[in-house]
Amino acid sequence: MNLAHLKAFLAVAQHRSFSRAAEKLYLTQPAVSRQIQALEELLGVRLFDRVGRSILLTEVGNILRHYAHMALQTLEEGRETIHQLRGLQKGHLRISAASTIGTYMLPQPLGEFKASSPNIEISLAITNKARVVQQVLNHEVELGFVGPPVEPAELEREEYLLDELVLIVAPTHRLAHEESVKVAELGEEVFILREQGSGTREIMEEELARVRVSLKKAMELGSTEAIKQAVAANLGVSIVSKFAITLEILQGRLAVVKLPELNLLRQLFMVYHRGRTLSPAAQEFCSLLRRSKAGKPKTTSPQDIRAKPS
Amino acid sequence: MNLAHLKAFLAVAQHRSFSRAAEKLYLTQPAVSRQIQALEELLGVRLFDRVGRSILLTEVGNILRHYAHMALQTLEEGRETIHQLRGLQKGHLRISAASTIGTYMLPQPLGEFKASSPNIEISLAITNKARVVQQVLNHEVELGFVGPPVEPAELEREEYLLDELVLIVAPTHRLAHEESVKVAELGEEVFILREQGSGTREIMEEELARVRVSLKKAMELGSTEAIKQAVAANLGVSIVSKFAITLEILQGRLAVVKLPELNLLRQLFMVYHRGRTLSPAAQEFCSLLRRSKAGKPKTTSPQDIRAKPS
DNA sequence: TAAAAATACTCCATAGGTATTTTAT
DNA sequence: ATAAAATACCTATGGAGTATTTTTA
Repeated sequence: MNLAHLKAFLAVAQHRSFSRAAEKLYLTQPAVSRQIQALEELLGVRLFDRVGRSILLTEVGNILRHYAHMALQTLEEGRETIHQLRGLQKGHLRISAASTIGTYMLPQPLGEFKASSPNIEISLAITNKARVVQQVLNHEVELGFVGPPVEPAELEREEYLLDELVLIVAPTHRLAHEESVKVAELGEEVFILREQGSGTREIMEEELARVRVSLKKAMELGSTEAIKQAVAANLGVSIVSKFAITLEILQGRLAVVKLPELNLLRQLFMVYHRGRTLSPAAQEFCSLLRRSKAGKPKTTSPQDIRAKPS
Repeated sequence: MNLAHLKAFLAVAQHRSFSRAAEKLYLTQPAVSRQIQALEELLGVRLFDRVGRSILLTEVGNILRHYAHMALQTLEEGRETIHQLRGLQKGHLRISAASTIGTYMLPQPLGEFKASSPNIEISLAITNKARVVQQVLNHEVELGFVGPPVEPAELEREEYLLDELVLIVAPTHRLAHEESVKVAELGEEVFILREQGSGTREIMEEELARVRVSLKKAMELGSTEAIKQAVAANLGVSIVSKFAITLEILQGRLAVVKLPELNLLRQLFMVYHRGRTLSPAAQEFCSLLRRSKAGKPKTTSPQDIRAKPS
């Protein structure tokens, strides 16, 4: 049995005429006749009674009509859905990002994406890097956004944004009006850290360790927002992404101080499963990110950037 | 797009392997590869990611899978239903009969039919001949059962039973013990008639008119059952089908008297729309009737029988 | 190196077209 | 006599097979 058989059958049933069915199908009448004959032979039953000039469905024909119509309609819906997916009139963009990226960098491009493709559903999971990687490998999400290092070989990486971590202090802090300070000058400052597993914390610890600064006085908070609050209240200082504090700088609620001795640049990546085809929605979102990246070229020489794969 | 495409697609999706899908489909691996390629080209999207050795559905593939599965399942159900109709495991026998036939003759063969094909639904409409003919012409029913005359040329007739009308009287009636009587002897009997339009009444009137007996004393009742009650109560006499009174004769509640001057034989017919294919259930019921007819051959010479087509 | 998918090439069956016959109104 | 379906015959395309190459684990 064939879709051609069924289409011919339905056309004849609808028009009660082989000739008119043939016209509608852009076929000749003998072609339709043979399709019906073949189908009747295949099923072992008469489907139409050719009583005189009129063509009437038999009992069995009537029943087949119902099923054939359902099946063809289902396929038509399927084609239509695929067409809509391709045209971004439908779909679901599932992405996952590490905390800082998801919280401070993705909302804007996601907003642009939603504006240009309003019928695409968006899910953004904000979690830690390990879980992002896991979700991408599981196909729970199509795209992941993480900082270095990016380990699994199954992941394709693509450079996304260049992030810079900066020291933040309260506006009333003694260092608030310094352009930059030496690490030694930090002295006995209380350092406010993110939780274990945070990419920001890892870099902060590595760099401070490299220049032999130990974090004796430290406290740990579970989110960048909480850290900002604590620093603003002068409970200590911290190192966070500059993307996390644009608003607070404008408002004068926090002050930024450079630490020239430390390498606090990090390349952020978009990752996806190597070899897997992205959905049209995910492809479109990637393109959007690439276009916006093209507008903001790097300003720093590559050797300074933390971007090593592992 | 083709059912072959879809079957190949589903098999690959299920087995995550072109080779194994090919085995299940009794095809070679290149054949399956090309079916999938063709489908991908047709829809303009990737359906599978061939990532290393593993075959994974893409987003779009996943969606197509859903629709393809639904469609093929619908068709499979259709085939199964048709198969069941052919095998009499399913179906609906719709028949319509004139009063006497439907009430006294069909119940037994219908019972036999139900016993041998218990899953076939049965509808028997008991109505007047005009409506039976109309229902057959409208395809509201497939088979009709009527007495002569059978008029419309679109109807195919097939002889069913030979009926005989007999004079019935109460057991206490003065004629109750006569073998046969002359019409003249009926004298001033009250004749109980069926309603206008009844085939039994038509024949009765015609024959009495032929031998110049006028029905001055008459009463009309709407059903044969009512007539039997009235005759048993000696309110009058009537002429009814011998099939209608088998039980009452056995019980001695009614007596039969022959009227040799009258031709009260009538051929009853099964009718169906000429040229139309009967459903498997209707075909089977016809066969059953023919087999039972073969057991009861005619006992009267043909020329005596009322069977003229119009 | 071995297993699986893709590619190349050949062949045949199927389905379509044109021409014609049959059928029914 | 006419219109529609069936039949006959021819052709071409598509899909299947075999053989082979490519790819990846």
